[in-house]
Amino acid sequence: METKIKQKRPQLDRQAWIACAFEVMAEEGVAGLRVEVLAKRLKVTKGSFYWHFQDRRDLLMAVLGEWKEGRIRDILKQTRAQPGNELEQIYHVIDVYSTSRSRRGVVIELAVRDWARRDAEAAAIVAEVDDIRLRCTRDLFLACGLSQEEASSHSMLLYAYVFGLSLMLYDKFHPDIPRLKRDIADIIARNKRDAASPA
Amino acid sequence: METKIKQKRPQLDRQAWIACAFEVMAEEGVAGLRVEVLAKRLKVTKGSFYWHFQDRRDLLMAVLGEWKEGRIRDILKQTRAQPGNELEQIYHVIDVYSTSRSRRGVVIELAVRDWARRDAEAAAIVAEVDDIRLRCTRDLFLACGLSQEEASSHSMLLYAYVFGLSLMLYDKFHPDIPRLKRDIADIIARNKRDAASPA
DNA sequence: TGGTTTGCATACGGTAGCGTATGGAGAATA
DNA sequence: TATTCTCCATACGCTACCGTATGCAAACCA
Repeated sequence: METKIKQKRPQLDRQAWIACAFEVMAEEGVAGLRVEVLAKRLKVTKGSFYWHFQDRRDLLMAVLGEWKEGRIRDILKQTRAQPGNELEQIYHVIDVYSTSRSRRGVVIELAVRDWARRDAEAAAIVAEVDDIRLRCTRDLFLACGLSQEEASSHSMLLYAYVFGLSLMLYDKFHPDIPRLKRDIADIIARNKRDAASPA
Repeated sequence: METKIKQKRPQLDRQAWIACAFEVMAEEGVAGLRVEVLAKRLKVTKGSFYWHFQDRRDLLMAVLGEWKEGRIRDILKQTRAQPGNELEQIYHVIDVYSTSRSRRGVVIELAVRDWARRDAEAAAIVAEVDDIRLRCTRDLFLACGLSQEEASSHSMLLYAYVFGLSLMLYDKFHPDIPRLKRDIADIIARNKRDAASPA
């Protein structure tokens, strides 16, 4: 019988390290993603790290791959609309990606894009994700009756807006931010209509 | 008579270090802003650096101050319009800040904002700059006849768009990017009008 | 012309981080 | 029970930084 408490910590796998890496990246960016920092968080030494990963870059690439898959899954989910509900879905997408909701996801997004600015492989992944996202919402706009050109520009505007918003510090600018965001969503989403719903 | 070429390099001052810091920041971000890296670029040792600056943070704060002043000067310049020319000026602002033109400025902007995400002083400066910028273009929209609320939302959309654009990698998405950008500028700038100029 | 100041060089101690080498305990296997 | 395999600890060398302490030459000053 073992009265001695054997804190048998579950052994780590790559997945645990990757999950921890996302945490650190959200807080410190890719630059803060250090092997020994992760090890300390996971309460092991880097001996463990170099067992599961070839080197630091190996981890980074794994993080990148995971990010890509998650983002693609997410955009497909967020833009899947019942026929006829496309406009509603557009508003939903704008709302979901408009920062405040999942601060964590936004911060990781920014970290990855910052990374992509100086790393070719990261840039390739981001380009791929952007392309898919842009097509997804473009298709929604198309279903709403916009032309190819209109749908493309509205789609691009949508994404540039939500990402740009996450870069800005606008607290002082306007007393009623939710209202502001609704108005902007109307500008992006509406198809040449006048402001329809005053309610 | 001195036949010997005395490469009497001009002595450095804070300004030279700050200028170099902007260069490095554009390439590597704030994280890459290391004292000894700057020294190597300026072909001196860090002995010089610590003569002109208290420490690394002293330089960072100087960079921040310079950035703020430059950005404020720039936005005031770009949004100064002849009465009646406000709409034209709005298109001008969108065009100027739409990335491709001054890649360098955009990259520095992103670096500063990335920095602001983890540094309170940087965040305060960015918030200040954002506030001024938002007011500047809001005033242009107001002069175009929009209501307070409309002008605010259009102004916010304008900035979020241009910053967001600089985060995206959209090369594959559309065959005619200039056209795309023009269309988006129309969406942001136009005051409820139909697409006016088909030419 | 000697003294002072300016602007930088050199040298040092210290930390953080990468990657390697090797050892070792515990589980799995035979 | 002996062996092997897994997973991690420990210890090491190396580089890149930060900041400090002095040294030192040229410019300035008296």
